[in-house]
Amino acid sequence: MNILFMGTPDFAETSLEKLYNAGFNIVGVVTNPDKQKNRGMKIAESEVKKFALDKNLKIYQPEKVKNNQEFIDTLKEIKPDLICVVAYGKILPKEILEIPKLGCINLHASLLPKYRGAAPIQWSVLNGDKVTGVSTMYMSEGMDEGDIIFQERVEIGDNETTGELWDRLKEIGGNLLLKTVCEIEKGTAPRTPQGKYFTMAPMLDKSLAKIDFTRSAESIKNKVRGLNPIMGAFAMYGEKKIKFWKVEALDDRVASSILKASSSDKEIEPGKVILSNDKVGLYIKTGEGIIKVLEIQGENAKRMGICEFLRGNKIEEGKIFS
RNA sequence: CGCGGGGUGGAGCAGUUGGCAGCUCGUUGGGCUCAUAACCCAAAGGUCGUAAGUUCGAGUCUUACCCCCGCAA
Repeated sequence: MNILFMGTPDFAETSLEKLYNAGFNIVGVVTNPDKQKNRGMKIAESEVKKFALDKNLKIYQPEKVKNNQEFIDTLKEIKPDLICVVAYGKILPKEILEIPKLGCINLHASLLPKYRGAAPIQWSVLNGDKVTGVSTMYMSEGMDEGDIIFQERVEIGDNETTGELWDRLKEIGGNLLLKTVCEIEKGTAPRTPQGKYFTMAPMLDKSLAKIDFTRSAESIKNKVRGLNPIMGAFAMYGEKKIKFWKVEALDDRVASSILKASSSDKEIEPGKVILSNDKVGLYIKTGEGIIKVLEIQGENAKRMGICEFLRGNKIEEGKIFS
C-alpha cells in the first residue's frame, strides 16, 4: 500500500517511523517548511523531515496547502492509496481529502469527541483529567470531526507532566495508527460517527502561564505540570519572573503539621512564602492548601532543583509571590 | 546579523571606586548523643572560560576567541 505521510513534530515522527518499519511504502512525506528558530535564529528542520532525509523519502514542504493548485496536482500525480496525518499543523481542503482512494486518516491525542483541536494533551493535564487517550479517524473538512476508527484509553498519572504524557501517547498513538492502517488495508476498519457533544482544546495562550495563588494548591499543581515543558507556569517574586516546573500539593492539615505552622493564623495571604531554606525547600500558601516547590527556574537561568536554587537565590519567608 | 544573561573549589551564588578569593550547601576527619530541617570543632578542595593588552598590581578595565544558558519565534 502506498502511503503519503503528513506531520511535523516528534509526535508525528514516531508514527512515521512505525509505519516505515512495518514495511509500508511511504511515497512521500509532507511537513512544514524549515523555520528560523532558537538562539541566533538558526534554520531548523522538523523532526519528521529529519527522519525522511535519513531514509531518503521524498519530502514536500508547501507554505500553504489551501488553494495551492501546484501542490494539489503534485499529490494527484503521486496517487497515494492513503494519506496519514499526524500533527501536521495545517487544515486540509476537500480537494486533497478526495485524492487517496482509501481516504485520509488522522491520529489525534484525545478520546474524541473530547478535546478537538491543537492542544489535547496539554488540556487533559491542565484540567486534571484522570484518563485520556488516542483516536484515529477518517478526516473530514471540519476540525477533528471525522468518523472514528479506533480509540484507546490511557490513564494519566497524578503527577505526570504534559511532556511525559506526550511521550507516552506518541508511542501508543503510533501503534494505534499502525493497527488502523493494517485494518484499512484488510478492509475491516470500523467507522463510527462522533457524537454531537464535543469539547475543544485550543492552542495554549501565553496568558495561561501566570499562576494565580488564590486558586487551590491542586489546580496550581495541574497548571504547573500541564505547562511543563511547553512554556512553564510562572509567578512574580518582586520584579523577578520565576518559573515553576514541579510542585506538590499539600492540604492544609498535612502542611501545617509538617511545617509546625501556627494553625491559629488562618489568614495567611495566598502567595506568601511560609517556609524557605535549602534543606527543606520552599512552601507557598495558596487559596486552598499549600504547595511545595520541587523544581524552579529563575530569570535567565536554567531549571534546577529547589535546594540548589535556594543556595544561591534567597527567597525570604513572609514575602509574597504574585 | 532577533533580544538578553552568564563562565569564580564538587553544587548554587557573591565579589563595591582595580589592592590578601568569599558565602551557603556538599565532601573528609573529629566531637556531641536524638533539639533531627540536628548541632559543635577542624580540614581538604581555585592556573577566577582561553589568549593578548593597560597597570606597581586585574576575578574586576580593554580587545579578540571558545563555551553555556534564558527569552522570543
